[in-house]
Amino acid sequence: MTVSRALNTPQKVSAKTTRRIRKVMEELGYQPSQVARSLVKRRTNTIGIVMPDIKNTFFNSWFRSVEDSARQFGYTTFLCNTDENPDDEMKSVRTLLSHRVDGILIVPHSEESVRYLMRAKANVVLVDRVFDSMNVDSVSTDHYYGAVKLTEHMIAQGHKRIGVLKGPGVLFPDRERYRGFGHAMKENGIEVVREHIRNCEFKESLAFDTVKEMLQAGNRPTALFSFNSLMTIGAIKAINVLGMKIPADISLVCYDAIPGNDIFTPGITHVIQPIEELGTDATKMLIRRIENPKRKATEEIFLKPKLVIRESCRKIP
Amino acid sequence: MTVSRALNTPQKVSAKTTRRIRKVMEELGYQPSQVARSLVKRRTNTIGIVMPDIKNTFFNSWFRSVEDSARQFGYTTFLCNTDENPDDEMKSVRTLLSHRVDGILIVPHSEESVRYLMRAKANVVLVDRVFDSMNVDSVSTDHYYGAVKLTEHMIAQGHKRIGVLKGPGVLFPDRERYRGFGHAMKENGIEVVREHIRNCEFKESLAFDTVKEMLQAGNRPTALFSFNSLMTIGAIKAINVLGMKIPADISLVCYDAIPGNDIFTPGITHVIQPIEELGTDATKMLIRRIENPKRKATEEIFLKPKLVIRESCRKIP
DNA sequence: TTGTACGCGTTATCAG
DNA sequence: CTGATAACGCGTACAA
Repeated sequence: MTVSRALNTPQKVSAKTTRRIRKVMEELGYQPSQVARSLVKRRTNTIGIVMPDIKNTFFNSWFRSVEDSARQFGYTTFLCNTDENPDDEMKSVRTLLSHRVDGILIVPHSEESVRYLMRAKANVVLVDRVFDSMNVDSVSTDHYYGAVKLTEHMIAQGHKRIGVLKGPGVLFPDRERYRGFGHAMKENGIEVVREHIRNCEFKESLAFDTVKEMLQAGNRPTALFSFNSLMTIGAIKAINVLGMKIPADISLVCYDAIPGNDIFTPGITHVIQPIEELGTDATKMLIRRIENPKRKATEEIFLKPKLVIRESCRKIP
Repeated sequence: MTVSRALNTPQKVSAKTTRRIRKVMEELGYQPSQVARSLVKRRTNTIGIVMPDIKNTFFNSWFRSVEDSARQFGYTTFLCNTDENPDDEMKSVRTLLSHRVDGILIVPHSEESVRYLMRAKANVVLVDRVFDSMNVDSVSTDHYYGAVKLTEHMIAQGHKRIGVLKGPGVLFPDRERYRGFGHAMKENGIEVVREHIRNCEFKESLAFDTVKEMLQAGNRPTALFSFNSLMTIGAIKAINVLGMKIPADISLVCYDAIPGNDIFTPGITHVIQPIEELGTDATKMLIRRIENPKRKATEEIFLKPKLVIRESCRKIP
């Protein structure tokens, strides 16, 4: 019909007709079907977001900035939570692809789903995590740098026995942070105590148990470095349970802000990532890719995190 | 083709053919197009979620439970943030409808968008907020009850001068909570001091200013009742700035848990809503409606919130 | 400036 | 059990 033109290229339709059409549209409550339009245009104006958990402060802030900028460009977002579960991640990717999203923003856990996406020639941008030897667009932050900064701060405050609450070492951020920690320690000639390096799987409960045990053992650390906010919460609970005080009895620093960060006392010294940018950059990157699918060259963006010094890491004489 | 049958009704196709088809599917990386399927079936297997802000602890928990159960039923979710902005809300609703979502779960701010949805004969479930005299399915919690409980607790602790941080009184939960507060006060023969009832628009910054001022004035309240977590944070910050202590100098209770609720000291006495249920019930309700569109009767579910007593409201001699 | 025919990738409906 | 044909609601190309 002429209707289609009136909506998409109004300049090619007489003003009178356009008005008439608009009016009837109102009366009928007519809205063009994106699904029919998608079928012929081979574009759905949707993007899929695949991430671990929207309840996590870090990810919900990130998603928010993605949604905002996506909407600006006329895209609506599908959201899928994976809980770091490879199966769920794979399923989400499949579903999204079957819905013919124009592109996918993924905070991946498994290489498999990413490879699948690439084979499917989907438009993809990896976020927060990258895999070596894969040719994909990605946006992440410099975890190595952040960890170095945090470690250097603890060292500058006089800490030598530092406990680390890390993950299993399979994901990029985890590995990079640990590498950063190790580097800073080595640079300062401080030996790392094996028993003070603990894999808590990024889980609150494990961090709780671990910290409780570590702080009751002999030769206990004077400071703790937690790799994410969930483990930080576990650590804080353990410290509370033991009746210890931060930073008088034990110092604590961590990667990312904890929930309620701005009202919690003492203020926790931490590294903060530029979450907004992580969202807008990733979205723009994806949309550029969508609008330019044949481009071969890929881009990797690394944003710098920032050290926020507060009161949770005391100076040791 | 036979392909369609092989996927949808395998029993009507010979096992051999099905196997052959599956094999070729693998090789080609073929996935049926949901958009083409949607066009003919008039079902997209998607639902739209419209809510204020995914960064809000309450809403992201809620959304998570929605997404989980929706996925169980084979639905993928579109997520739209409105920031309580009627225009954005309207736009989101329009977009969602143009994408032909099978139904919409909305935490509405404006009646207009809801009316629009009803005129469009969309499948809708209202969440957290209801409008009088509208015939729609809805799930919310008993805000009146929660506020009564909280107020009664303060009164039982001996408080008479109670400051209230409320919203402008346009939304259902806001009005109900205030009504509950008023009821409990009246029942106990306590007079409400006008200057202690403040509209902070549910905003942290306004609550901060308000509390700072209120606590410096004469005849100041001995306890504060905040209507949501954002205002609670503002209140806590103000209390900190004034160098006061909770609950020694001022008692504080609030609706909903604050972020970091489980590590914040002192523990804040609050009312908690059954968020998971709010999500699963709403989703089930919507899906039932989708699968049974001609049903006329609507249902309104009201879930009971729970009072969680902690240490933030002290006993007055 | 407006109308017509065709195709997008499925499913539904008949035939075979 | 399998194949052919017509929709679904829109955009595109071309004709009027």
